[in-house]
Amino acid sequence: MELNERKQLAELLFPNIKYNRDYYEKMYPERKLKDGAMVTRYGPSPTGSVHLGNLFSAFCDMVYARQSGGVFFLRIEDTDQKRAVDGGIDNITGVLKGFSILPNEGYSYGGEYGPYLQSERTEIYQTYVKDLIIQGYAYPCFITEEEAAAIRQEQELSKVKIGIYGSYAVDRDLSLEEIKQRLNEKKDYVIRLKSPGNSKNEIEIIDCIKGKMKLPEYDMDLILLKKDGTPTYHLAHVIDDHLMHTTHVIRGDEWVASLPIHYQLFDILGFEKPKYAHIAPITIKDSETGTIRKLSKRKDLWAGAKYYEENGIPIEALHLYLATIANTNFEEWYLNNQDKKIEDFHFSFDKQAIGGTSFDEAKLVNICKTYFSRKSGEEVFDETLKYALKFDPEYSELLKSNKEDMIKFLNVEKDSDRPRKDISKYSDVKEEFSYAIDELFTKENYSKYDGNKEFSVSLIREYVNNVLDLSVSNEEWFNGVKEFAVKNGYAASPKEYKQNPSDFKGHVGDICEALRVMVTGRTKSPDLFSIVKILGKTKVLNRISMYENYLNK
RNA sequence: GGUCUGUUGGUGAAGUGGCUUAACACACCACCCUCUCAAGGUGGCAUUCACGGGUUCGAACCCCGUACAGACUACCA
Repeated sequence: MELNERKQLAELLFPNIKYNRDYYEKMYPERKLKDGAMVTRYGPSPTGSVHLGNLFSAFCDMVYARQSGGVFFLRIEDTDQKRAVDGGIDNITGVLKGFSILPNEGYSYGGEYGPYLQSERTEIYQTYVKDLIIQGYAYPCFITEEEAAAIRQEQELSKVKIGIYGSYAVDRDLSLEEIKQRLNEKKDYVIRLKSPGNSKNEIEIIDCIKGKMKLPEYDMDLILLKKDGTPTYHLAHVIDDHLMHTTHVIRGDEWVASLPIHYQLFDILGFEKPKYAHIAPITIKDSETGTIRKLSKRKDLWAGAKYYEENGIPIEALHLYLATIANTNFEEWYLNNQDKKIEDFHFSFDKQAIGGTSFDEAKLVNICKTYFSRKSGEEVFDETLKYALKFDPEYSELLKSNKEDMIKFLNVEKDSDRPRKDISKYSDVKEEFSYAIDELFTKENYSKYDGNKEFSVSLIREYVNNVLDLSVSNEEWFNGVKEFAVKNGYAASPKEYKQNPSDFKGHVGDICEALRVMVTGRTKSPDLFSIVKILGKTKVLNRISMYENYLNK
């Protein structure tokens, strides 16, 4: 087809496209950013579901843009209406906000390079495709979906590469007359790329994370525009990331196989290519099959973004975990720089895992525990209250009315250089500090006691009434317990007891254990004297009576 | 089937030709500290880096083959 025929064809196919590509090139000028600033983007499809992998990818986008003084924008890739789910887009923006993964431009954030909804950019894509038709790089193809499926089947049988290319691309060289005729018959058509590639050629690709790769050149007549005039992902990606001046395309590595397509598209359209960074998926070893697979929202509790919110996993702790899997040297850095923040760490692509990153639940839990151990009682209280207001309103009321004491409980053993690590999520607080709030402490708590000893109520009552002094130091307190123990025929230390067990009724630890069980309902607790001090004598005596009732029930 | 990519202890992994008798963290076990637990301390936990061959004075690191695993191979993204 001659140039003037191609021009006719372009007008025939796109009568409503008024502008040419220069119009858009001028509309979206180069960004004015400092050298080395990265422009990244997160491009979810509007299904609305967000899982850990999405969060991870968006987290990487944010972190690289932020540390380079660049831009991280949000673009909704909704070119396929079949994937749209009601409220899906709002859910995505909501989840991102909820997890403090904040774009500084894009859908719902505004910016100069919009619209950031691909469904609103159809004219832009068509403008470029129209130009491609004029240049002879694209053509209308009338092969129906059924016909394509048949071709595919035939190719499978004859073990030949699957797709529309070479002799299978029957509409490639249709004359203008033939096309007009089919158009008059109102036949459906798609716009395909007239691929100039040859799969025998190799192209070298340098991925920021995976390094050098050699892939065969793309030689298929890819669909650019679907029959509804809407672009495929490939076309939309290339045009958008060019116009929006993305410098680094960070995306899941399921896309590496499409890289030759994208390279070819960039070349044909005369665009400068961005750099690519393909991140490995977060995987997990399937407990049933033993194989490694991507996280699945249906099978893995931890996969869905909701899980973290509902269970009260702190956002910052999740960020720490994502940073840990993003850069393999982050964990050690953080351990040695405990006073620093994630923002202080320099992320780099070559410290990013090439293969799959396995999800390590135990590690996440540990990171969370460390996070909590470094927070003050006040901070833990505030955050827990915020969580409870949303997921446990009843508990939130109790927290509010017990604020002062609760903070004291949360602060027990905080001032030491080895703070406790017994909470890994906000929802743990209620259970872990079950003894802290009087309204929640009933004699039922004793049924959770995991030992089988029965303690002497009168002995402990005597101790509390006659010996316990809340004004002394921890050391003096313990000495007092020892004295009381000895006076009542108990050994002053477990060691002493072990040497001659028959000489004693037990040892000082047994007295403590009895008091601990009566006061907290369990055999394990943070520092006992601290707890007793916060409760005060009256409440302690109350609990002793409660225990007595429990025994006599 | 084809094309790419990966494979290091119980787990996440460091490691890119000699400082590796394989880091670090988590988990686990033992002991210590100790009124319980948590925390902390000390030690243990891969004689070996999927397997086979090659290059090299020297290989977990480079090359080839095999096995296994993953991704892609849509008018989905």
